[in-house]
Amino acid sequence: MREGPDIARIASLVGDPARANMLNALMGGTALTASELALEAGVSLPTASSHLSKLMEGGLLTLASQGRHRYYGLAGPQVAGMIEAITGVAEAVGPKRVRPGPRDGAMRVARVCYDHLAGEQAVAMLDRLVARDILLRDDQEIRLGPSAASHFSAIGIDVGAKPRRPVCRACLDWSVRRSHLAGTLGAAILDKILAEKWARREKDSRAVVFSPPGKQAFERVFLA
Amino acid sequence: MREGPDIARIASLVGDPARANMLNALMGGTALTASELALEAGVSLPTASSHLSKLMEGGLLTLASQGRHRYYGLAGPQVAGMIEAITGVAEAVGPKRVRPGPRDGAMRVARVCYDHLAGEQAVAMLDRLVARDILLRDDQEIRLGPSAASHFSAIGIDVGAKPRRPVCRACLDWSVRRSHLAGTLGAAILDKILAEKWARREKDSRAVVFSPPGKQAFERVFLA
DNA sequence: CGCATAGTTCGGTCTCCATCGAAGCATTCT
DNA sequence: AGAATGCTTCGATGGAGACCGAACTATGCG
Repeated sequence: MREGPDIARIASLVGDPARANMLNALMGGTALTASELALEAGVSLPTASSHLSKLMEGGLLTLASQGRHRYYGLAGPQVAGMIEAITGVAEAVGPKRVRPGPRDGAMRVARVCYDHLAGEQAVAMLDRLVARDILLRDDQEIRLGPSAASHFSAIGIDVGAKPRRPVCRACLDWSVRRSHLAGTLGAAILDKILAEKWARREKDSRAVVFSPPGKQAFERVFLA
Repeated sequence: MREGPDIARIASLVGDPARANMLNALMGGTALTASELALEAGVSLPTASSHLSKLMEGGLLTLASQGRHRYYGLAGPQVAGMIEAITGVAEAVGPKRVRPGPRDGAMRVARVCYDHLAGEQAVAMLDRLVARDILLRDDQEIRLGPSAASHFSAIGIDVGAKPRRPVCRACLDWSVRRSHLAGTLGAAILDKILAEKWARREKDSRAVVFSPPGKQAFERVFLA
């Protein structure tokens, strides 16, 4: 019988299938309304609402009210990281699907992780940016290198304005088991990729699929 | 309604207080018997046994039978990492204890994480070993540097024999939010620390407390 | 062989909580 | 103001599972 942080409380919040589906959906990064989440989880609206208030009370979600809409989102990167960790274990011990579906492979290559890009592409990108000294890495902490400002502004990303939230952060990838780039810069890069239509988001999935020319453009800019 | 790895199943295993206590106890690294775990969790033996078989079925534990004793242990570093991640969130969102107890501080300084050392001391150690090029770090992957063999054999740790399991691994520390050293080398160093009596394990806790001379010795060897 | 210890299985009880329909509140549109 | 939409609260129901005592199995000891 020990005290310490109440891990059972947090885990049991994730431990209900309906709530797990909601959290999974929110891993897509965009905040969703209660009705969307109800649909996602396959439960009625009242049930979803009850789950959402529990998740709120547990501190796993944030709420942004806009008019008559109420948008729920993940509370932060730490929560996203925890879900990735659980996903990793579930993946490892779970029933090995004999033939991984095509979407499964797409998820490994590139997917949305909270608000930034994850998967093989994202890991390769961070490696390359560090190798070129555009970013300076010190364990979990990532700082901007001297050439970062000019490099990113050339492609329309402003790293000058320093928001409170760290610009860069390392985030552990559950499929590759190596870090990729999170933080506002990671988010900005994902925005860029989608805005330029280099890639599109798979419907109802976290997968991100690059078009052939989009992939070339991405590699030219980030993997050169 | 999505498919994917069944994260609710895994999370709900951790989500029961009795099972969470058991897992927490096993984070100490040593395998324990069913009766010890029952005591730890504060439940009767039959109840504990039922929980243990669920955890086994879920793939979170391994079992080693020795005579009439059956030792349960964590299934691997990935499971340990997941529990650390959940602990981190619970710590962050949980009710902030007004005055953190003394043991709480000790846990931050040094504690056992599965089979190796974690906490400020451990993070500092890895930083220093990398700075001295004794270990070479590449994201989550850590390799031995040229001087590693001689450095470690001088203090009685053999890094020559290459077991299947990686010698070194980075492991994210929930209190410091930076990596520390895991893998067989991390485990060997913890063994060394305890064998030399530089530190002792706090009873019924993961905390590791250094004696004043022990701390000096540790710093001389690893933080020089 | 009997006895003791370690552990699992069984059967039954009880509590918790996920679920939904119906009703209530709030915001926006007309 | 009135209607419509988005969401929460209430109340009732049902099912899952955590729990324990007792019986059962297995290993070790004298």
